Amino acid sequence: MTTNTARERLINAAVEAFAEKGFAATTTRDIASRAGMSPAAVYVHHDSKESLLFTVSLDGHRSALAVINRAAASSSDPVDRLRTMVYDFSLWHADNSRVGRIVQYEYHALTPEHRAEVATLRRSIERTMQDALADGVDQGVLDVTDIPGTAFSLLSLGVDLVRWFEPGGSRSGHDLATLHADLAIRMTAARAAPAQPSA
Amino acid sequence: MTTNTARERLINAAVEAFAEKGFAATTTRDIASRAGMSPAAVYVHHDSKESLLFTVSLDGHRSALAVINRAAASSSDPVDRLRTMVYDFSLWHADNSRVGRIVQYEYHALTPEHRAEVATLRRSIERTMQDALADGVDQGVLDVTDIPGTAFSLLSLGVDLVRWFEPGGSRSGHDLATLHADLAIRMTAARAAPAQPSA
DNA sequence: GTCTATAAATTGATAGAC
DNA sequence: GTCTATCAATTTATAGAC
Repeated sequence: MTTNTARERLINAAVEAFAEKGFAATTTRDIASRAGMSPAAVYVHHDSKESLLFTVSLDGHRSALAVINRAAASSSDPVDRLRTMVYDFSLWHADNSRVGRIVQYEYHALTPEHRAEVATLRRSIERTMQDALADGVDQGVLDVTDIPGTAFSLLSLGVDLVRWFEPGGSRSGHDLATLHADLAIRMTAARAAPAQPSA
Repeated sequence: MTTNTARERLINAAVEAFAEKGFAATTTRDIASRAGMSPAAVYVHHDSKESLLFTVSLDGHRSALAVINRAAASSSDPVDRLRTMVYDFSLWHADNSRVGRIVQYEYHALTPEHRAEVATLRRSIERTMQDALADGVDQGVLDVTDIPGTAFSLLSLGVDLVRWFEPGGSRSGHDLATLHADLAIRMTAARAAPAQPSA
């Protein structure tokens, strides 16, 4: 049984509303109504509309970071590792498209302090992807000239899913994540023989 | 000399404000103030805040569609053509990142009628990219299994630029567009010899 | 912890003078 | 075509009863 406290019901309602209409267009009345409560009840459990956004955004960032960190540790082979990282990151955005939309599109609606806090998590995600590419280049199995740019591009595939992905649509998250992982390998794999004993 | 009518000044002010704060968080007072006019002056030149958004969004969609259509007609070689399409589409998003942000992120803020009107332009962009991939596959120089998914992924590279790109930043639009075009070729090019006389 | 009621500020849009 | 002034509705958030 999920406990489902009033606080959690409000967070779930906020996720729905923010993802559907955006933070600025969402009213606290709307959130309260979706949670089956009066407008005043929101403020018993949360300080403000923005603090509700911060709760959702911070948790979402942590979740995405955990997924990509776990994938980065899943294999010692750089190609397998990269495939898993891109697959898992894209799948996370498909499986969590509403939270993902809030994470990616409502970043600017956070207070400067809260924005700075999630910014460190964002940089950590980017660094994890860059490190994975750099390691593959060092081992001679990946061919990537522009590591920061390519890392960003690989992440973009997953991030951009939240702009249009709807659960129950014509394409599954698994299909899209598999496609992205395949494209990622084609984008980065070394062409020639990966392990040649001598020059 | 740019004519710069009051109507145009208001549109430029709206582009700045919508891109910076989002449509819902932008007030008509903010737009008027950026254009150096009183709040009431907005309604002499535009029907509503939403009609201002529609003007910006429709023009932006038309511009992006024109760019990719022109690129699609630039060469008869599928590889050159694809390179140009991805380069131009990404460069457009870098060079027009504020309008691009409004095009991509404020779609849901349009009225249903206005949304339907720009939706046809969006579909046209996607179809142009899909057709280019299909033609390359037919000619045996591109190897693409999932044409709709790959087309979307190629467009995502450009679209996702508007989420973070700032003019004057550390990377130029040309650099990013070149990177995206290179990645696009690696994602789609046939591996083996493209023109073999016999099996 | 929930509610009703409401404060205090801000919003999109309009009226009417010049 | 621009302004000042303002309307009417809506907003976030709070007060106080239960």
